[in-house]
Amino acid sequence: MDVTKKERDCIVVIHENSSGFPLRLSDIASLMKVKPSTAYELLNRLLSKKIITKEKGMIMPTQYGNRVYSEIITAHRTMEILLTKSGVNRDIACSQMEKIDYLMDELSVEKILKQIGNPDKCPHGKPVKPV
Amino acid sequence: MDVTKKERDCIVVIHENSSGFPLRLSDIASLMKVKPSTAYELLNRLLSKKIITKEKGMIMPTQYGNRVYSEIITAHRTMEILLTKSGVNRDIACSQMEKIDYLMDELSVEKILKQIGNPDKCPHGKPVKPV
DNA sequence: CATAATATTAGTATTATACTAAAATATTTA
DNA sequence: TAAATATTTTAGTATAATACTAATATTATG
Repeated sequence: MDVTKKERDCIVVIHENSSGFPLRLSDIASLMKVKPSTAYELLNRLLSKKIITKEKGMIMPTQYGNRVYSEIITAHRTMEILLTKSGVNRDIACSQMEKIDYLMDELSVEKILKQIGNPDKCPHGKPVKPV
Repeated sequence: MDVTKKERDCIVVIHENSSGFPLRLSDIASLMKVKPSTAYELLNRLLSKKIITKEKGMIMPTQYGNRVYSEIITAHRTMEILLTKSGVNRDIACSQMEKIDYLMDELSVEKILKQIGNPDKCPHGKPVKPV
């Protein structure tokens, strides 16, 4: 897994907005607040990294993409728990983690998670291990 | 404080190698394993951000540069402690933190530091709060 | 001063990001 | 289905960060 910040944001946006029907480029462009041509480029990078697939304009994460998403989110939420346990406000912890979650090693995250007792939920009540 | 990864590395290299006499561009270039022209560019960015000064070829951190360095290192070592406490190997924790220390909020770091009992030393025995 | 070492400038390249504008495709609706 | 509308793709441009080579300028040192 090796993604840039924008790729990370895009992966998260795709996952957090595909409840029901899949997204298309134009949806992603507006969710990410960029022009379609910018979204096109970004999605192309995700396509070539095999994180998403595109079929008839419908964008969906691949299995690998789901793993990448899960890894990012687990890092995000694990560290959020850690920060809030230290007294950091949960929303500050969240915005803080958005900047770094995608850069963390899976193994270190797993160890921290274990050390803090394998909680299932982040401070916002979302699952540390999403599907 | 807003630095890139290479700027961060350069700041750290400068601080960790200025015992005694100050460094010059060529020293930094070889320490960072880049060509002088690349180092020149990088140092120019640090100059314009007022993180370093250059006098007669001698490169030295400004007071602000020292603060930036300190902030990075405190984040680095605080998180190293946190990770090793969770069972992460200290060298893995170190290389992990090199990727993200410069992106962390000072405030969150301070809170974590307090929560873990304000230790003075990182797992390698170096001060959490450098000069 | 001449040579050697250093630093600077100029020019090129790549990657990530993002835009405008035009062209090509698809979709919807009258 | 044809026309209108929406969406996607392509092309071209731009910027910032990174990094290179090669040439030039500057500074030290013998």
